[in-house]
Amino acid sequence: MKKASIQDIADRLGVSKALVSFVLNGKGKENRISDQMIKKVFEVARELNYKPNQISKWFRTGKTQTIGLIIADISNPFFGKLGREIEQEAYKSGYRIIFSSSDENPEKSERQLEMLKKSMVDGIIIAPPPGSNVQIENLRQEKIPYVLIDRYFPEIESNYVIIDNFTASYDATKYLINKKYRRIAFLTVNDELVTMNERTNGYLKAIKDAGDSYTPMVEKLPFSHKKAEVYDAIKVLSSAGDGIDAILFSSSKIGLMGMEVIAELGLRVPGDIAVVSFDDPDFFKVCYSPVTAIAQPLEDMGKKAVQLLIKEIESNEIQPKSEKVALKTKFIERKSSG
Amino acid sequence: MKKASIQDIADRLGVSKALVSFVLNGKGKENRISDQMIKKVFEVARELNYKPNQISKWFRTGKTQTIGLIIADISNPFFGKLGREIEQEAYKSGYRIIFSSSDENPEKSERQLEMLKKSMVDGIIIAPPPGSNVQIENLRQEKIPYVLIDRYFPEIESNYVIIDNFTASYDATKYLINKKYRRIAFLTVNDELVTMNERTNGYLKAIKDAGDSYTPMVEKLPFSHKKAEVYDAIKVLSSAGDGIDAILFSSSKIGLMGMEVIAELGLRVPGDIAVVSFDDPDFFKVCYSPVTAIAQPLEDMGKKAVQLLIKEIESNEIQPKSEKVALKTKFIERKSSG
DNA sequence: TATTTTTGCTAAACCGGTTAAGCAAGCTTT
DNA sequence: AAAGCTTGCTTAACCGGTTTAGCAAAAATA
Repeated sequence: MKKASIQDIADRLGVSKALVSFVLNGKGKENRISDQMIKKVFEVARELNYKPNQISKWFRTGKTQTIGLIIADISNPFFGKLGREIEQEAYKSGYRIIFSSSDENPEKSERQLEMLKKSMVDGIIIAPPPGSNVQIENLRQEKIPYVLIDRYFPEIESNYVIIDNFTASYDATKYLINKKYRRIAFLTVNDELVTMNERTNGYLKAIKDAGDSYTPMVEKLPFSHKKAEVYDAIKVLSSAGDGIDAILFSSSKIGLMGMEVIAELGLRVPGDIAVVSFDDPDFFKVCYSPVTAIAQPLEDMGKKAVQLLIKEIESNEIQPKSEKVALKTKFIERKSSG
Repeated sequence: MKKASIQDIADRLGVSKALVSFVLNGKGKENRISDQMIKKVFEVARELNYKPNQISKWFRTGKTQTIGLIIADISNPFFGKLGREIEQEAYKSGYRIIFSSSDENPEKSERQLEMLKKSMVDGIIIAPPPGSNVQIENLRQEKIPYVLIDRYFPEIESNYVIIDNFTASYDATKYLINKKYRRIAFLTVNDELVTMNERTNGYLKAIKDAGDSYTPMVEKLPFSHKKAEVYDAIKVLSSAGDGIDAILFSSSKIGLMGMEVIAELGLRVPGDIAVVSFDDPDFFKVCYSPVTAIAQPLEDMGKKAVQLLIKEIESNEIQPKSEKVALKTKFIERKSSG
């Protein structure tokens, strides 16, 4: 027994399928269908267990009520939480989420964007990996609704939702300075994303503002995210000159590896090295030394991104708006910087 | 300028759209289209920047090359990693993933199943929450291809991919016994899922096999996953009778909360309490006492689930098969059970 | 030369809805 | 009594592809 279509209902009642369509879309009244007929249509629809075929609806309207999401890696707690918020907010407005992980690789994100375009998503939320500028510029020119999240490209007019990275980084460094740490290092990844640059700049500014007795010490890791690289970086920092007494990690992924490495080196936290890290995954609380964190407002970020996107999808304006949202972070002091 | 359709190409060349469709689907030869014409069609297609409208293709074929995924929570590292593997494996076969999080709530999963059915996904991978038996039975009767993951219902013939929970739990308990721990507690959630029952049974059997000097101590938490409940449970266990010297946690979520609570109670691990936990999230390695873990083969689970599902989607058999896959876990010894 | 086969292409149905336009019958107005 | 309005419905185009059946002309065969 196949699925019932509108035609089946129409045949059963000896009416046209237009009538059935009107009734089932609640437009019976405005199309002057009689009350008895409306009742009968609903009866037969239930009887035949009628379920509308969404695809044909999409086909007609060109809309799929689906949003594509590209993030670095859904199994990374930062993106997992963000994805969760995005899913929830989208669901409220009747949108579904197709997700894919780019691993910060522009070739992957390009393939995934192609895939999403073919999938006829109504819009895209993307944390653009370094080197994906052209892809985003294309999105803009193709007038596909999109919102950037966590990063943006200053040269491309876009909707985006980020945090105020400069201030967050500046304040965290300032905090360590006030705590009387003197040799404060900053461990980050070597990429051309504004997000990370801003964090570096915030750190550098705070060190500079603190006076001549402070030396900026920045280590940029390759983007590969290997633990061995973190190991080497920390080794280099610890042994050079007067060594270090505090580290600011620019992401939870680096922070996690950093905490592992520090433990392996037999150093105590905060005794030998104080630690502050961007992001606040659950495990920072149960780390051997609970990690002081710069927590991002993931709920707000996710919600805002979805709201911006849906606004753009559902607006009929020719010129896409570009709203820029920068949210505040929350500083959570724990033992690691004690 | 709108998007070019097959008709536009046909018009430009003064041929029928059937011809264009044949050529673009690589069926030119078998439909005896001349070589020059094939060449011309491709030329014009490029010229007009033709992109096929997927929706109409779906509409015709009734397939969307999309898989629906329902797990408890994508921001939980266990499901995040699993989701990642599923995404990757599906992508290889040209399938997309729509995901949603049920929070172990059967009402939510029911709504999400409805949503996915309406979304015309070709099949569904689901970690069914407790109480969702009827929903799964419906899936079966509606002949929608699906694969259960992480749990299953013995009474419903289904494809599923799980781990050998009984053995994993038995072996872990045995390990603690061999390590000379005497008062070994098992902390789990109160639900009717086989997965958790098997873990309990494995624990109980090991305790029983160990002889009369061992007492089974099982605490079942409500499913709400509140930290306060974990706190109470551990308090109760520690203060009753001779107290406890080891805990086996039945999931990483409980394990994480357990480690927090133990720290808050000022107990040392493994000095006061040894700990072993199911699952192996990244942070177990950097916990204040790195946690001995029962790691699940998430990569194999994800891959297998996708393979089973796609096999079922793409087979034309009337009677769906039900393949049952139980994978082995990997025991990773760390300091917490030293 | 008459018939069959091959070649190269077209026509049109089809998937399942949505929606603008229109029509006949009955009722109201002038 | 003619004209207009209302009611309750139908017709058919449309979205953009896929696919079956078939046709005319050219080539091959009897």
